[in-house]
Amino acid sequence: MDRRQQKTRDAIFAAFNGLLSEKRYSQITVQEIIDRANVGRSTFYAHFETKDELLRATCVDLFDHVVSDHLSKELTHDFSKSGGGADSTITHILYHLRDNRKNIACLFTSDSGELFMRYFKEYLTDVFRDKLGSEIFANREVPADFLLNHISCTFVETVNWWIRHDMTETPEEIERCFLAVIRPVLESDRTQEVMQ
Amino acid sequence: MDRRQQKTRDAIFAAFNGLLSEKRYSQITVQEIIDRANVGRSTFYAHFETKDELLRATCVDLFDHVVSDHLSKELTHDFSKSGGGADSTITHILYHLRDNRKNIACLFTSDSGELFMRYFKEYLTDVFRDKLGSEIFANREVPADFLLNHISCTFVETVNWWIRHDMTETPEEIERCFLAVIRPVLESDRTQEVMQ
DNA sequence: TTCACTACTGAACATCTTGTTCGATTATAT
DNA sequence: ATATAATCGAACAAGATGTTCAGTAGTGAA
Repeated sequence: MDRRQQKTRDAIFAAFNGLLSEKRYSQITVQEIIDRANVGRSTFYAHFETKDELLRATCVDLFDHVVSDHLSKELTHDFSKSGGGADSTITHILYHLRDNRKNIACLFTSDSGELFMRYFKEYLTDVFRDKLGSEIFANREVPADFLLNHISCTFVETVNWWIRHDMTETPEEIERCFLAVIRPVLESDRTQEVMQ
Repeated sequence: MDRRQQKTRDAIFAAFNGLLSEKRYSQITVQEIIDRANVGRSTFYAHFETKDELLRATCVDLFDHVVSDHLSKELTHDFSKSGGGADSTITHILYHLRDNRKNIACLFTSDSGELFMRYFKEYLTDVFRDKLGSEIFANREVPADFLLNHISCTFVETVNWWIRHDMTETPEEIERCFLAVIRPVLESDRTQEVMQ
C-alpha cells in the first residue's frame, strides 16, 4: 500500500481517537477530524464514505488487536467446567480490554456506545461461531443461533457493565461473572441429554 | 394540561410514528415531522429540545403501554420452576409486543435500534428491580446489579432476536427461549445454597 | 362574556454540516 | 526519469438546526 495512504489513514484514526476521548461521537464533525488529522476534505471522503464507517473501521481494528492473538486457540475449553481461570482465553481478552481501556471506554460510553456494541457483538458472534465447537450448539432446547447470539450479547453486556463500574473488578472476577451466567445454561441442557 | 398542548404533542407523536415506519430514524428531519404534524417550527422546539428526546418520549410511551397492564403483578413467579407458560406475565408482555409489532419493529431495526434498545433496557431494569423479589438477587455468586443487568439485557436481546426473525416464533416459544437461558442461572446458585 | 394567559404560527435568519467537484500539486514505485 | 496515484483546498449546492419575534387565536377562570 502506498505510504501516503497509510499515513493519511493513520492520521485520521489518531485524530478520531483523540477527539473521541474529548467529546461525544455525534458532536464530532468531519471538519474537526480533517483539521486535526491535517488532511484535505476530499482525502477524507476518499478513505471513508461516512463518519459511521470510520467508527466501524476503528472498532474492527481494535477488536482485531484485542482478540486476534487468541484466535488460534479453541475457546471451548473456557466454557467447560474444568476450564477458565487465570490462563483462559477469556481472561486474556479481558486483560487486553483493560489495557486498551482509554480507547475502549470512550467508545463504549457516550453516544457511539450503541454502535460500538453492535459492531462488537457482530464481531464476537463470528468469533464464537468459528471458535466454539459446533457440538456446543447441537441438540439444544433453544435454536443454535439464539444461543450463539445470547453468548456474544452476554459477553458484550458484561464488558459494558465492567466499564460502567470503571473496571474496578479484576479480569478474573469479570470472567467469573460471565461464566456464572453462561455455564449453567450450557450445563442445564447437558443434564437433559444425560437424562434422556 | 392545555388542550392545545395535548393536541400538538399527539400530532407530533403521530407524525413521528408514521415517518418511523417509512424511513430510518437518522433520515427523519425535524422539518418533515412538523410538516406532517402540521405544527410550527418553534412549537416543536417548545415541546422537545431535540429529536432524540422525542424518540425517548415515544419509547417511554410505548413501554408504558406494553408493560403497565402487568406491573401490578409480581414477576417472581415467572422465574420459578413452576411458573411461566401461557398465563405468565412475560408471555403477556410478549403478546403485547407482537400486537405493537408495526411500531416496535421499525424502532428496533434501522438506526434508531441502538437508542431504542438502550431505553428499553433502562426501562426494564427499573421494572425488574421493583418487581422481582429482592431475595432473588441476594446471596449470589455475582453482584446483584450485574445479575439484574444481565436479566434485562437478555430479555431485550431476546426480543431483538425475535424481531430479526420476523416474529415467526410464538410468544410462548420466545418465553421458553428466554427462560432457558435465565432459569439455569438462578437455579445454579440455589443449588449452591442447598449444598452449603 | 370578559379578560389575562398561554400556546401556536411562520417567516426570516445565522450558522453549521455534509458530500462533491476539479484543477493544481506532490509523493511513490519501478 | 516518468507514469501513476494520492492529496490538497477552495468553492459549491443542498439542506439541517435552533432561535427570534411580532402577530394570532384558543383556554380557563372570574
